[in-house]
Amino acid sequence: MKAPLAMLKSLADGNRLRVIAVLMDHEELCVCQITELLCLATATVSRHMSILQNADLVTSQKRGRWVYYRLTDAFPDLLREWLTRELADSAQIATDRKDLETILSYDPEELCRMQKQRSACEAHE
Amino acid sequence: MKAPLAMLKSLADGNRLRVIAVLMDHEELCVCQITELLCLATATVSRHMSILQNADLVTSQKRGRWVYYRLTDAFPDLLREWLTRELADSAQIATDRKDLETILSYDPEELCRMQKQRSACEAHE
DNA sequence: GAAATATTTCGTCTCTTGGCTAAATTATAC
DNA sequence: GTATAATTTAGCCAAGAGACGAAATATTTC
Repeated sequence: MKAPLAMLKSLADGNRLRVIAVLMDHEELCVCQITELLCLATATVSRHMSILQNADLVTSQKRGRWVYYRLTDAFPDLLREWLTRELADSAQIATDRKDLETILSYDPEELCRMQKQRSACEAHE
Repeated sequence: MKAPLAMLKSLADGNRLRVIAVLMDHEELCVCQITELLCLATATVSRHMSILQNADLVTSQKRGRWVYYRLTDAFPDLLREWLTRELADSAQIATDRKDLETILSYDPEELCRMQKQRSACEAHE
C-alpha cells in the first residue's frame, strides 16, 4: 500500500497536479519554467518536485545549470489516462497550457534573468 | 479541476483508502463495521466517510438505526481499476479483508454492543 | 412519549503541510 | 580558482488535517 498511497498524497495538491498536467503535454521542463508557471518561490517548487520524485512519479536530470523534470516510466497508465480525461475540463489547466507556450518561447537563460529582477509571474496572473 | 483534486485529496489518507478497498469488495458496509475494521473512534470514522462522500466517491443510505455506505456510480472506472491492481499487493489490505470476514460474521446489533463495552478493535490488532 | 441506540456535529488538541527567506550546494564561465 | 548562477536544503511560521470526547440528532423500542 505504501507506493500507491504516496502517489495519491503527492497528487493531492493543486500545484503539484498542475505540474503533472503540463508534464503530460511536454516531455520535460526545467525548474525555472515550472516556477514561472506556478508563480511560487523557487524553493517551494523544488520541494514540490522532490515530493513527486519520492513518489516515483517524476525523475530529474541535471544538464548544465538547469535541472529538467519529466514523468517516470513508473507513472501508472490508468492514473495518467484518468487525469488526462478529468483535467481536460479544467479552466486552470487550460490557462496553464496557454501560459506555458509563452514561457517556452523564452530561452531558459532569459527566463531566469527575468525571474531574478522582478516577480515575473505577475504577467500571467 | 475541482472534482478530481477533491477525489485525490480524499483518497490521500491511509484509513480512507482502506475503506475504499473494502468497499470495492463488499457492496455496502455500515459505520459500525468500518469503525471496527479501522479501530478508530466512531466520530472519526464518520468524518472520514463524509470527506469521501463530499468527493462523490461514496453515498450513504440510512436504514433503521444504521447508516450504510457504498461506492457511487461516479467512482471513476480507471481509478478503481488502478486501485484494484495496486492494493492487491498490500499486506494491510490483505489483513483488512480477512478481518472484515470476521466482522461480517457478527450481526451489526451484536457488533455495536461489543463496541460499547470495550475497545473491541484490539482483537484483530 | 421516554429510554436506548447509531451516527453526526462541535470544540479542542496535536501533527503535518505548504509557503517564504536565507544559507548551502553544485555547475559553469571567466 | 574565484565569481556568477540554478537548484536544493534548512529553519521558520501559518493554515490544514486527523484524532478524540462530549453534545446534538435521528431512529427504534418499550
